[in-house]
Amino acid sequence: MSLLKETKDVRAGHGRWYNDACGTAFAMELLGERWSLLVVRELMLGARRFSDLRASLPGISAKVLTERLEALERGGVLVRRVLPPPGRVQVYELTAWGYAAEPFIQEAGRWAARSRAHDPTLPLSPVSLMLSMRTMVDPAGLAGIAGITGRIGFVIGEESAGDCFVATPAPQGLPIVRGDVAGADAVFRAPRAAALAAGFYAGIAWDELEREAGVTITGERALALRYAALFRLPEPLA
Amino acid sequence: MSLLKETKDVRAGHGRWYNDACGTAFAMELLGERWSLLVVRELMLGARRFSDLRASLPGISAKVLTERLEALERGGVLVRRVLPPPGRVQVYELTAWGYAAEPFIQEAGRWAARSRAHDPTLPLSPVSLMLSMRTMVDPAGLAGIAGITGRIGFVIGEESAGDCFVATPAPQGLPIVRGDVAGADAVFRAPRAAALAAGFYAGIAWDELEREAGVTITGERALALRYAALFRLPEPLA
DNA sequence: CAGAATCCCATTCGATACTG
DNA sequence: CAGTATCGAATGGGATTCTG
Repeated sequence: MSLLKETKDVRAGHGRWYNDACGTAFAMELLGERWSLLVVRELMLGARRFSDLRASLPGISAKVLTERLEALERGGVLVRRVLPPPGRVQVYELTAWGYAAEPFIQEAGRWAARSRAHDPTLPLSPVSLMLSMRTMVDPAGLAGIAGITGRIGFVIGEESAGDCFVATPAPQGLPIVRGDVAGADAVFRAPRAAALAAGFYAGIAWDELEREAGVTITGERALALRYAALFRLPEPLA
Repeated sequence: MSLLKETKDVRAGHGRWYNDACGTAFAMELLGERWSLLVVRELMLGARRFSDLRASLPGISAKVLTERLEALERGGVLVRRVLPPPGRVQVYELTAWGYAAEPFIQEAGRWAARSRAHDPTLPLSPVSLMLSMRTMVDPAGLAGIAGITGRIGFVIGEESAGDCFVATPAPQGLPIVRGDVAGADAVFRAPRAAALAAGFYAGIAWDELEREAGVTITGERALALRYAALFRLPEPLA
């Protein structure tokens, strides 16, 4: 009985639930509500504050964000945490199970990228761009870089604003973490994520982006360009 | 301009859209609406009729099913088709791109299965059960059966009602198709899919299910039991 | 800044009844 | 069988206000 109650509480996020043992149904109960999966996506590269999330999800209202965070916390996908002093600010952070949703998010992106209706020119959040690299990196290309490891930095928007990441391509995978780009061997900078997406995925020449979209590439330029060539969009499917 | 209009039409399924180039957002626009992904799931093993879908999705109303089918058709996920005579009935069938959503559905299930809140005792549609096999089959186990191929049949509910499938395990994968079980080497039969799920995933002994849940196993029993041992639920994650 | 609380309208849901 | 039509109830989400 207590188990049943527990289950009902977890699923009470949006009142209605499918009565279905299928995992797909359960996942959609937790993540299928409007905005929910995008909130999880924004947390996928580390804890964020309420206002960070709001800024990364243009169009979401404070009320809806509050509701989604509550439902995801009840569902065990994320936890609220107060950063140790100094700081003391409250952040939201995925649980281990929440982080395990990355393959699900990746398959969503991989599937959508094969549609002709998908419009890649829309705005893009910094986290979206970084996650898309993990999804779209060519494994064969990664395997081929054995021995030429380098740390690639990314700064999107104002450097002080905090959207800085470091990617460390390796044959085994492509770890990406938030962090200082000071130690990186090459750094991409852009005012908006979409400018970098144009170079990685739309095939726009990097020197054109540097002239017209505010992109800058510093450090080992050859390494940066080799990195940028690792990504490939899948073929569209009728 | 015509391309822009096209895009807007496709996305008009439920009026609101994220303004986000991220594929995850686009996928959720098309599949994230309540019931949508479950409709796609039910079509994943072949075309179905309106009333089949309604019967497989307890709780969905005719209105909502109609709306979802319209939106999915506009989105290019499925098409309506009229079967050639005799028959002449109308069915819904996934497009090639719709079928490509299977990995997405699988990752949803794989993720949900790692939650402690997931309740596997709820009812299950026949298609859900068959798809779960493709998701949960142990690749190492499949590789180990090289040379012992056999065709495994499944009949769920009344044989005449049509929920019959044949699985052909092979080292390369586990194809599952709707079809006559007459040529199968072993056949599982059960009044409801959940009875078989109890054997595959909850570890309930098959002879107990045969005595108490209406399950029958015909043909090569040893083959059937070897097949049933190929499946493993992932570890729950905190 | 990080939400909680209210208000309020548009949308959506599900049930039922109806139809070619 | 394959939907359409209608309707009341529930929900959703934007805007605004308030608080510590």
